[in-house]
Amino acid sequence: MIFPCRLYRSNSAVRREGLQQVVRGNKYTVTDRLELKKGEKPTLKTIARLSGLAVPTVSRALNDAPDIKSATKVRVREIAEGIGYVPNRAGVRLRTGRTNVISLVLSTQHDLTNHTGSLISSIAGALQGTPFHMNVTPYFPNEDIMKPIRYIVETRSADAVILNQVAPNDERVRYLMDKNFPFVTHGRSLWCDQHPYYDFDNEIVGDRAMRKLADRGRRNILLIAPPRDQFYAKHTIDGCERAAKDLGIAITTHPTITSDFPRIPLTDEIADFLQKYPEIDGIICASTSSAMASVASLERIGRNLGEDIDVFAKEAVSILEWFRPGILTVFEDVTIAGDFVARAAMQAVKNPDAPPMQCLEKPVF
Amino acid sequence: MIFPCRLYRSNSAVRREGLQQVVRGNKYTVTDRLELKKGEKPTLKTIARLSGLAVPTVSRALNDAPDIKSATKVRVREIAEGIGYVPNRAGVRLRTGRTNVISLVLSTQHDLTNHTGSLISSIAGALQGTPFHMNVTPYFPNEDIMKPIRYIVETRSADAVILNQVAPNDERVRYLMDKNFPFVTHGRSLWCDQHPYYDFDNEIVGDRAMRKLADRGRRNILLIAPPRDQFYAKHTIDGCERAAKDLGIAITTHPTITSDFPRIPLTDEIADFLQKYPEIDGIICASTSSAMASVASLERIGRNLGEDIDVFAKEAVSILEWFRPGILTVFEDVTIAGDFVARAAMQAVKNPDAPPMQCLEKPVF
DNA sequence: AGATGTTTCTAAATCGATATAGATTTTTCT
DNA sequence: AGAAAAATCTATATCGATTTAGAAACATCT
Repeated sequence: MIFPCRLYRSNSAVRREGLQQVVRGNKYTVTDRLELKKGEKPTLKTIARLSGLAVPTVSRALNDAPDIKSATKVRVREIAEGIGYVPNRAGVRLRTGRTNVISLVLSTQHDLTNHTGSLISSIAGALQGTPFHMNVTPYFPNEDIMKPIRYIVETRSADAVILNQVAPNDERVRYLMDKNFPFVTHGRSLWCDQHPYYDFDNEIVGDRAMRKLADRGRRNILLIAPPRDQFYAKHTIDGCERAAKDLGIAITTHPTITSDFPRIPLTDEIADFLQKYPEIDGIICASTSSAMASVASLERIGRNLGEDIDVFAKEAVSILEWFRPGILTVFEDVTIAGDFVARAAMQAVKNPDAPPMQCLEKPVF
Repeated sequence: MIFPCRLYRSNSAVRREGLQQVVRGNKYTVTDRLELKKGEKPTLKTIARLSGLAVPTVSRALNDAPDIKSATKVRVREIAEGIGYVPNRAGVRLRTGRTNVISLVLSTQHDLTNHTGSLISSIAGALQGTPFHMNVTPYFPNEDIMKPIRYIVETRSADAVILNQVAPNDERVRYLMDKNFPFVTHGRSLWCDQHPYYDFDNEIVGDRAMRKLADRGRRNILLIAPPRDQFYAKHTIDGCERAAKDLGIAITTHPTITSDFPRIPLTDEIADFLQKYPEIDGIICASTSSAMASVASLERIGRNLGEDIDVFAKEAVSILEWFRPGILTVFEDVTIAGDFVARAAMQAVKNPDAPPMQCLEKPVF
């Protein structure tokens, strides 16, 4: 049946007869309604055809809009369920600007242990069953730290970002707050009271490390601290120094190397330091690899772990107890962090006015 | 100026006068052309306005279509460059179905060392400067291995997937080949001659491990093999057994444990095995953690590494040399794998008819 | 019955890109 | 010069969703 333009019948009228109307040029063709769909993926249009409703009605029904009869909502949802409808992400994104993507912006430090992997897995786990996907945007040591952030914000390629290795006065944090773009940090910034974050309380780590060493009679401690540009370096150092004052023992932060250095310089420098200052009887390490290097260097110069010197380390993967018996450790569970930052990111997207989710995790000894 | 429908002037005519025409209802409004853009993000429309060309012309110019004058292409590209145009991914995706996303489907094995992190970084590195983004879709031990794959294919949420931990008769590979969906495997399948893959030649690893141990006078070797469902387990075992026959020495694959087991059962079982079969004088380990467990177990039962027994291991992160001196190792550089699979995935997307990129990497001793 | 108000739905426009078909312009040929 | 062919560009429809404004259906009141 072909009707010229004038004979156009309202869609609702046509549909009531169980038919379907198609516009082609200025002609309206009324065809039989297809009760079943072919082997192609269902869209709102499919549901509209099957239900006899208009596409926007279907959309609003699925989004639980207040102006749709609840009987209609039920019917639409049943059809959607029945044919396995999944919203097209490109369509939603184009129209609304929402990407349903959370982007994890990571430095590509070639770390020894798999805590990056754990972080990624746990974030993905938290995102399971939600409409959110996870995108990983690594940045490389030689490139501008702002580049990936600016890219994401300017192209709106994610709804929120998750950052790690946060500096106190972090340029990325400033930028994101300024742009009012949702984000979560793994680690605190100077303005962390105003944004979502998860952090492990490294001040307590430092404090308790000192006390453990003091309990074992150690009086002159060397700290292999995290890189100074990251805020948790300050937290760790503060914790150690406060405890040192409290306990009346000595603490020295190694002046040149940090816990993220590669194996060779770490081992060499620590060995040198121990030989120059033989009174050192305890080492606190902010990472697994610096702990291994510490042990290697004291073995090199003939000191005895657990006897004339102790090593304390924070680790995110339990490996040091395999390495040598007697290393003192505290475990930082990165999967908790991943789960938290993922949920905080979703919260920041869905509910931007709610107070930001924040967690300062107490280490368990 | 407002013109009724009849007085509509062709866009080219209007533009030639340096004006711009807007359709509103059935009225056409001709306004002054904006020479400069405001503070919002540029689209093809912006370039069209600034250049006086039609939107499709701009699109085709940027895509280097053959029917656009090269002078026009230059002009359009200059404007695009000048205003910092970046194509809207949702627009492209909706229209073309191309997502410019490559999805890495990973198992969330809680691995000790950071080779997953290295893989992710190196893939990201290879994707830098291309239009492709990387998406990570982990799957969990308790869930259907096909679920993420089916999701990606059915919703077309990526242009290609990268798989690891490939089984000989891998269901995912079968499905993807059947659907003709671009993919790359890290590891071989039974049909790997027909699809892109990267694999480390574990047959050679097994062979050379045996020879190294034989060189050191070892005659009874225990193999802690990878999990049997993965193809590289067979390659490793084959390599060892072939060399064993060749060299006239004995090889036993541990019957119950595999190289991915957790620390405790690994250590216990290996210690038991060594006590039951004291003639064992060499162990080949397919992973870092099984090598550590092997060392721990022989220390527990009083055997001496490097003296009455040797341990050979494959590792993706150099850590065993820190662990104990004397462990024999071969290094598998995961970053090469990541770079290769990323390029192979892009190739599979952009040039589906070209022969698949394949690499069987020879280990370096 | 007619006016008024509510509830529920629909039409049309839109987001940004591209494919298709068709319209100009320019070049070539007779 | 005029016709035919080639080169270059434009108009329109489209992908799948949502927003807006307005229409239809139904209920309530006088």
